[in-house]
Amino acid sequence: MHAALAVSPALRPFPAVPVALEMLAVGTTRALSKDQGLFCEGDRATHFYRVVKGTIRSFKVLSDGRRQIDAFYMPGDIFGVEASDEHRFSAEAASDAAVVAYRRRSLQSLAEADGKFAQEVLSSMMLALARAQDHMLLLGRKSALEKVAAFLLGMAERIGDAAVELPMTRMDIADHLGLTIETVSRSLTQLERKGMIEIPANRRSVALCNFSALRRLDA
Amino acid sequence: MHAALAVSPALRPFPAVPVALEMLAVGTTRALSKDQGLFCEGDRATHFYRVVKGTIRSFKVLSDGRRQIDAFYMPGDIFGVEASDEHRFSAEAASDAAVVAYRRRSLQSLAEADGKFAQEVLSSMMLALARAQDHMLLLGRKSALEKVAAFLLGMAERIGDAAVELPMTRMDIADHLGLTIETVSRSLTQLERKGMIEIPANRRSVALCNFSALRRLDA
DNA sequence: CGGGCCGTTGACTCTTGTCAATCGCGGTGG
DNA sequence: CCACCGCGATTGACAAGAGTCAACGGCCCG
Repeated sequence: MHAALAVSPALRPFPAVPVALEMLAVGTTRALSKDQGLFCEGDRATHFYRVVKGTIRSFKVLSDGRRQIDAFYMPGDIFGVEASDEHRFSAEAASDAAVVAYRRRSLQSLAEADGKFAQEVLSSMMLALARAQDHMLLLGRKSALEKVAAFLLGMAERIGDAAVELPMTRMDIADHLGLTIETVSRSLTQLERKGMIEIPANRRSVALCNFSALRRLDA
Repeated sequence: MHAALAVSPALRPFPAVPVALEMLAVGTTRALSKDQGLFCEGDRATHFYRVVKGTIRSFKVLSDGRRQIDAFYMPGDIFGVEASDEHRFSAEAASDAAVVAYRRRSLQSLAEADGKFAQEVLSSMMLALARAQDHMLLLGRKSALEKVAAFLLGMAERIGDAAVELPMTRMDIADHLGLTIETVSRSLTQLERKGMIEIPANRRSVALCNFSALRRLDA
């Protein structure tokens, strides 16, 4: 599904930093072009990652090809931390992207290493869990329109702007929300007709016009 | 929604244990009758918990009452660990149950405390995340029949027996799988007609007869 | 023995999925 | 610079899976 990871020897720009911290905080940067795979479900988890640029999608697929995108990771987000030595989902670039790869630590050593970075890794796990719980509510109990409204609000919040550049395709959005591309498209059209959003001609960005109405839909 | 937590002074049976470990490992036991609440979404997270007996459901509700049960916790499981000082979901006893309550530690102190118990808490978070990711695939991409089959297989695996005593109602199952009670019931009937399961007269237990057929459905 | 609650079943509705056609942006090559 | 082309997105018509509403069944408990 993707080329084997060829990690070049890490540069060590801070030789004075204590070893434990250095091992954690220094990683190698890797550029990814759109749709390029980073790792697959079942791969040995030799590294975990932080997004530097672009968007990463993490997902699982059923034997017949149905796909569920767990999350989109954006600059600053940490992902790919595993308890076992195998990745439990696949990760690909949803757009041109760049990540920093950190050598995997055992949970044991992560817990023992103090320092800001270890804290950050733990926090990122808690954040992933919190988002997963919110997303289960969305997947299990919200209508198509509510799902799309919630997705747009979430993206706007993460980007910090009412004008959202969507870094992923309709197919990605559909597989994240548990819908089909047709239903995503129809829901967007419906929101636009109601005046809650505006979609420019290129169809790649969305401007949120009426936050309170969207929030009301988000239930 | 539930009475305030009245935690009695903890018994200290191991006065020789170092303080850091003792603080983590000693808790107070609390009995819960069926449907009794333990904490609500938004409550201050003063404690986290380990199930001793019975089953706990953790869930979120939308403003109009739609409910999504994230997970069922069973004996040995740890739940209610939060990054912030607020619980992000509610927890109630799905059956008569008992839990041990541990005083909340900050992520910081959890990371710094070494020892088996801190490891266990971290592992439980990773397990919750892994289960949440699997469950998102189920909620987003599986049919009703596949959902019920997966649920039964999961319960059988956790219990370690093909004869599963279901500690929760059809309503709980429905709210866990993103279905209605009617659809859960119809799916169970369908599985029974196909000879994959047997349901005794009391309707509270399920015997799995054909694991490979159920696994095939699980996709 | 009676009643309530949980679960099951049936008839019908409706949201969402499926299949198919068309649109139109954006890149390519003349 | 302009025409062509490919792919992602949109739209429409129809099908199907799951939800809704309602009635009934049968444990279980008083």
